Amino acid sequence: MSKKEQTAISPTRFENYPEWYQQVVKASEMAEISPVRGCMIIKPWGYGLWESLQRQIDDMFKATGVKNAYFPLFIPISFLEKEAEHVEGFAKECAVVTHHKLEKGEDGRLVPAGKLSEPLIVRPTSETIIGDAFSRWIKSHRDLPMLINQWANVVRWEMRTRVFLRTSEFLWQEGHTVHASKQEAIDRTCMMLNVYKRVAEELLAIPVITGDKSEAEKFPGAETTMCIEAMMQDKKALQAGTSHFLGQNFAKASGIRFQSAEEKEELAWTTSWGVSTRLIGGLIMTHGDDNGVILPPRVATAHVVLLPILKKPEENEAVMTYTEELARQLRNILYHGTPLRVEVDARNIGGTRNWEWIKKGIPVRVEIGPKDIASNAVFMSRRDLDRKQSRSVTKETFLSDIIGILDDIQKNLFERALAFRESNTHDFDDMSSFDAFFTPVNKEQPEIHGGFARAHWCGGSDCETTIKNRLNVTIRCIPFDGKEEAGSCIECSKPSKKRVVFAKAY
RNA sequence: CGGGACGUGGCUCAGCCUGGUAGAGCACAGCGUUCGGGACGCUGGGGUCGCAGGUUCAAAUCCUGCCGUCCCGACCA
Repeated sequence: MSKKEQTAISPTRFENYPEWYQQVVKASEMAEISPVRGCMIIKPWGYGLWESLQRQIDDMFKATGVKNAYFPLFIPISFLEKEAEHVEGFAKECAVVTHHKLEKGEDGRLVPAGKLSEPLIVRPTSETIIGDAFSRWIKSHRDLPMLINQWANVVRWEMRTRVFLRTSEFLWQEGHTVHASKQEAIDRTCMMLNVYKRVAEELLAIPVITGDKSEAEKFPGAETTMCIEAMMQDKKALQAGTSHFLGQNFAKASGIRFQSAEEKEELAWTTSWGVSTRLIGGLIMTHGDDNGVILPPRVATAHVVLLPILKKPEENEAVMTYTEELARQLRNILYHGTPLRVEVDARNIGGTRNWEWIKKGIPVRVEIGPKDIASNAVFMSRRDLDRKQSRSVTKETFLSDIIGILDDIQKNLFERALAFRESNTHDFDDMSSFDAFFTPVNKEQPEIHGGFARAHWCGGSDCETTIKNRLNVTIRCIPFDGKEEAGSCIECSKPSKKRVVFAKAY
C-alpha cells in the first residue's frame, strides 16, 4: 500500500477544494441536491444542525425583545416595485407565479391555466410585504419600536448553485424592525450584527470580521449594510450574515408613519437582518478536514455516539446494557442548558461504522467492548484530534469530563480557524504585491491562494470596480476595528484614513 | 446568461469511434468465518443506459431537440 494515509474524502481539500466540498456534503449525509433545479434536500443530519442553531439564535433574538411572526410566501409585484433600488437588485432573480391551476392539454400533459390578474413573486426577501403590514400596525410612537422576526424559506433564482452556499431556495430568518429615531435604528442594526458575531464565534466556532459593506456591495435599498465575514479554508471570504440600516427608504415606500410625542406625523426608520442555511456551508468549509465534517459541539446534531463492540453472543447483552446505561447517564447531563444529544449505533458492520461517524463529524465517539466493561472504562476519540490520540478513560472520568471535553473541542476549533485566518491576512501598500497575492501560480487550474488583504482605499467605486475586474477581488468590508492611519489608496494613491479588507468571495 | 466537461443499477465508471436486445468494482440482502475491525468467502436482489423525437430489420451506441449536474466567468445570503 501507499505511504500516504488514506483519507475518507477524495479528493482532498488541497487537490480540489470545490469538489472536496461536494463530497463532504454527500459523505456526511447533511444534504443532497434535489430533482428540482438549484434546490437542496436537507437531510436529518444537516437539518438537526439547523434546528439546534435556530433554537439558540431564536433565544438570542427574543432576549433583545424580538417577537416572531409569519408573512406570506407570495408577494404582489406591485409591492416590489415600491422601492426603486430594491427592484433593481432583486427583479432579475425572482420566481414569478402567473397561474392558479392546471388543466389537461391536448397532448395529455398538464398546462397552466387561470391566469392571475396580478402576477405574484415568490419572496426573495420580505421587506415590502412586511412594510405593508407595518404601515397598518403602526400609528403612534407608542407602537415603537416594532421588533419582528420570521423564520422562512426564500427563493432567489440563481444561475449557479452550490449546496448550502447558494441555492435557489434556502432557509433563513429575516428580522424587521421599525424605530422612531435614526439613531435607535442604527443601534439596532449594530446590536443584531453583534448577535450574529456571537452566533458565528460562540456557536459555530467561526471567527468573523465585522464591518460595513461598500456602496457596491450593500443590500439593494439599504442606507448601510453591516456584515460578518469569515475566511474559508481555500482562503476565500464568505459573507455569513448581514444587518441593514434601511434609513427611511422602505418607510417611504410602504408608508410607515407614526405620530410623534410632539403630535407630528413622522416617517419611521427601519432595519432588516438575516442569516441563512449558508452558515452550514461556512461551518463545513471552516472546520472540515480530509475525513469529512467536524461539528462544533455547541451546534452539533448529536454530541456523542456510543459504539458497542458486539462480538460474541454471550457478551452482547452485557455490552448493550452497559452502553444503554451510559447513554442514559449522558442524556441527563446538561450542556449549555440542553441535554446532551447521544446516538447509539449498534450495527455490526465493522470499521465502516466508525468511519461513517467520522465523516459526519460527531464531536466524540465512544467504543464500548467487553474489555472496557471489565475495567469499567470507555475508549474515547475526539473528532478534532488525530485518531491515534484516542484513549481509554474510566467511565466515571468520562462522565465528569464530557462537558469539559466538548468545550475544549469548541475552543480548539475556534482557535484553529482564527490562527488560519490570521496567518492568511496581510497588509498591502503597493499594487504589485497585492496583485501577486491574488494571482495563482497555475492560471489553468488555480491552486489555493490569496487570503484577506488589508489595504487602503480612497472610497471611490471606480477603484473598487477596477480591482474587481482585474483580479476578481472585492471589498469584503470596511472593518469596525480598523485603526485610523494615514495612507494612500492602493489603486489610485489618493489619501485614505483606513484599511479595508479585500478578498475573493463566495 | 456565455465558455467547457459530463449524464449507463445507490456510488465510481467500462461499453459508444466500428449499432445486434447491459458489464465491473464498491454499496445492499442472506449465510458462514473473522473482527476493538473501513476484513474475507459463498449466494442473491437491483438498470425502459437523463428525457423526447428521428434514422434503422435492430439504438446505451448514429442524428436533432430538451432537461439536469459540475467547473470557469457575469450576479448573489
